[in-house]
Amino acid sequence: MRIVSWNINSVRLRAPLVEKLVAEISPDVICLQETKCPNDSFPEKIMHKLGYPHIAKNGVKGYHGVATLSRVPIVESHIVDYCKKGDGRHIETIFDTASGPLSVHNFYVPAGGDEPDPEINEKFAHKMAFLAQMTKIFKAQAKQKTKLQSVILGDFNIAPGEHDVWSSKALKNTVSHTPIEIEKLAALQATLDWDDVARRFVPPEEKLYSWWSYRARDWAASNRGRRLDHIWVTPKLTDKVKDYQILTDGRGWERPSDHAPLWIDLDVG
DNA sequence: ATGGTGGGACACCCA
Repeated sequence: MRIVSWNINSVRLRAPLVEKLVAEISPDVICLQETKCPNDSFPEKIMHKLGYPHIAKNGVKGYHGVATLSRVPIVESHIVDYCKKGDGRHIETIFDTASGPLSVHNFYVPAGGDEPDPEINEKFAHKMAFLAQMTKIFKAQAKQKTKLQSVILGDFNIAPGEHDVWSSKALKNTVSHTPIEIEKLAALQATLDWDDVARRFVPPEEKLYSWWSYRARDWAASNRGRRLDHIWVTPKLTDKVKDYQILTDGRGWERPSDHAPLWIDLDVG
């Protein structure tokens, strides 16, 4: 099962790029973030035509919004309204596999504004509270962690490692790479011993990015990226992950998102 | 130290 995570930055504007994604890597499940689209105007027919008859979505007008598209049936879907703001930042889909149920949590974590201080910046406070609630919810599943087949993925808006950013020194006080965010992300990761798939396929000392700002003359030449997007799996799935890749080419498509799609191949029968 | 470029909705928010 090939599972993609992609912050598409408007699903209506970039529906043609989903077609390109499908042509290039043919995913079974596509998890989108920043759909910026209410549920009733989601381009369902286009996605059906591309081979994704099963769609679970949590969209609101204008901002954020997530959706999960699938070739195979979605057995259940659940939404948690994190921080009770009515945002579209989470949707869980559950699939039947030969080795049991598989849960895929699709997240769009708040970006957090510019100032990394929750006292003066409401957006940063929201980001901290959102991460705390995620941690609480997954901690509650810790007793079953050896049995769970779960994937958590999406735009976490945090690049934790030294080589997940172009310059750890330059960005140490920049939201997405501050010590407090890195600490909160580590606490979330510890809840179920989530495995950061990327760093088993790409050595930690190698630079790895999933996002490049629009505000560069030439994103590829300057290459000042950050790894804000993640795919983590529970320990039971670790050995079933057969491949991982960031489709960097996607950042260079016509009228691109500022995030590249990334994917895993999961051998779940 | 600053400002650069893109979304969506409707004059400015968000990334």
